[in-house]
Amino acid sequence: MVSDRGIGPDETNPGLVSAAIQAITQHIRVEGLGPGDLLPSEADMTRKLSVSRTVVREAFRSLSAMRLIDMSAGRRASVAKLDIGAMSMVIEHGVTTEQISIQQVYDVRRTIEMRTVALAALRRTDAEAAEIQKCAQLMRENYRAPEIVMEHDIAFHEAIARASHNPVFSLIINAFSGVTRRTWVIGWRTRATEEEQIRMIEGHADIARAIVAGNPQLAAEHMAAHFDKSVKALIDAGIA
Amino acid sequence: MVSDRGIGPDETNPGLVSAAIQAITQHIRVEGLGPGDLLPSEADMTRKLSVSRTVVREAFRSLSAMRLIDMSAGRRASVAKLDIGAMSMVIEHGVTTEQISIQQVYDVRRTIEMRTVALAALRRTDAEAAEIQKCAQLMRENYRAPEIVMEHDIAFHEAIARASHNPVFSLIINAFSGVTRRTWVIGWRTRATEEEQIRMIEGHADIARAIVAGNPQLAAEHMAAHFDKSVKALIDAGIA
DNA sequence: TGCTCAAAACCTGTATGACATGTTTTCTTG
DNA sequence: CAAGAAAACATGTCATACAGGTTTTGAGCA
Repeated sequence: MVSDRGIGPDETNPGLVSAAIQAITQHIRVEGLGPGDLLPSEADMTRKLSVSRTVVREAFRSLSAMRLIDMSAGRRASVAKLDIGAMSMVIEHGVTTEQISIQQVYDVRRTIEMRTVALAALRRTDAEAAEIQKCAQLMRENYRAPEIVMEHDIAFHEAIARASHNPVFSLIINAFSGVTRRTWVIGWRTRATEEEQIRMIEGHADIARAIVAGNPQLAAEHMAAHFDKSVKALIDAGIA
Repeated sequence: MVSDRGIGPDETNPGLVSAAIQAITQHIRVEGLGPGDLLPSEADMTRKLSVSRTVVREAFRSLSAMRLIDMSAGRRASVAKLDIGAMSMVIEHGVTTEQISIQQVYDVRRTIEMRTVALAALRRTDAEAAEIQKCAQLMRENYRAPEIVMEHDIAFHEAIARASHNPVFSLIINAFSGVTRRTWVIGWRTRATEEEQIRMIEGHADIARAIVAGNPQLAAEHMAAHFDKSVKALIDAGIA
């Protein structure tokens, strides 16, 4: 279903540009570069690969689009810090081209967040716990302004992922944020009564409390309940 | 930790190229294009955006590098089918630049695969069940050739993800395959005795049987046991 | 009319040169 | 030795050219 061709991530895809991309990523690997370290200039690469600057530029630009490297005028490109970059674009592409359904995204989120919330309960620092609680609190305080609630909702889940202390979870959850931002309001609207909306916000507070209390089991249960309700809301709204 | 800037996936990142990328993705969205549908030619885009072909080309090329579009000489670019594309590059970048540890990858895989295996047990078609069993069988038959065992191992997990019938899971699991390919042999080597290696292969057979039997609970248990052993092997090998 | 096939039109892949503008290094000067 | 100007270097964008692949057109023929 995915990746029917038997090719790896940086396979030899005919074309000089692909070769240049591979050469750059290999340079990073071989030289053991880390975030912030400088890459060769376009001119250097042009000479090393014996191709035109056009080709080298397209390679650099592609890596920049994926946020694997940082580029800015006048200075050489550098290795980038981990960033959702390409990941969120892949997800959004899948959703907008109807190759991925919203429900499928929610299933993945549920799976992952059941874990991040448990890890967060075990590993969170006090500062992280405070931040998570603050997000829940801000949702409560702004419950009449859906857009603001949404942003704090998203921030809430991202903060939990961060508190799991596993950047891969953060990466994935953050990659979903764009999609969430486009569908969140649908779920909100199906919660017809104000009471129901408040209950949804309190669900977040429950999660936050469990994390603060360092109770992974309870946190996971509240998270599961939260997702079950969210998915139900989407189904009620007729989202496939 | 991830995405410290408050920017979305296709944010207004100064530069004409970013604008062009946004214009193209927006075109896909607005026109409701699906996989295979043709995009405007570079010349069209050049006129529409009033920028040079250089800029438009770098935009197309960037999307192509992320595998959101397909390009080939002579024909216009088209919307691509879902592909790990960029996703695996992000993961590999994170690992090679030491922003992600192997253990963190395994934790994510464990989390996700506990779910995919349960879904597979519930949703697999007979053909999918057969394929999964075949992978396990091929591991057994080739147990003296580590590289071959590895490829069938990876194919095994990918087949399970496919059988979950959620392309997002497939996407993520496939994105990890590259990293797995680079570390698998380490885990294998720590399984000193032949008996231990056979036990590892039999673990896969157990998982396959549970899927065939349509028992999600049992399948998840076997998968958990498998990952626990794998992680232990990596730790014994001194992988951070 | 309908079919074949070659020419034309269109498209992407790559190269080259030019210039604006931003950044770093160097060197002069006080 | 410090400050600032100049030079060197880097990327950002544009224009043009041509090779080679793909689609469309259309002429000629059955």
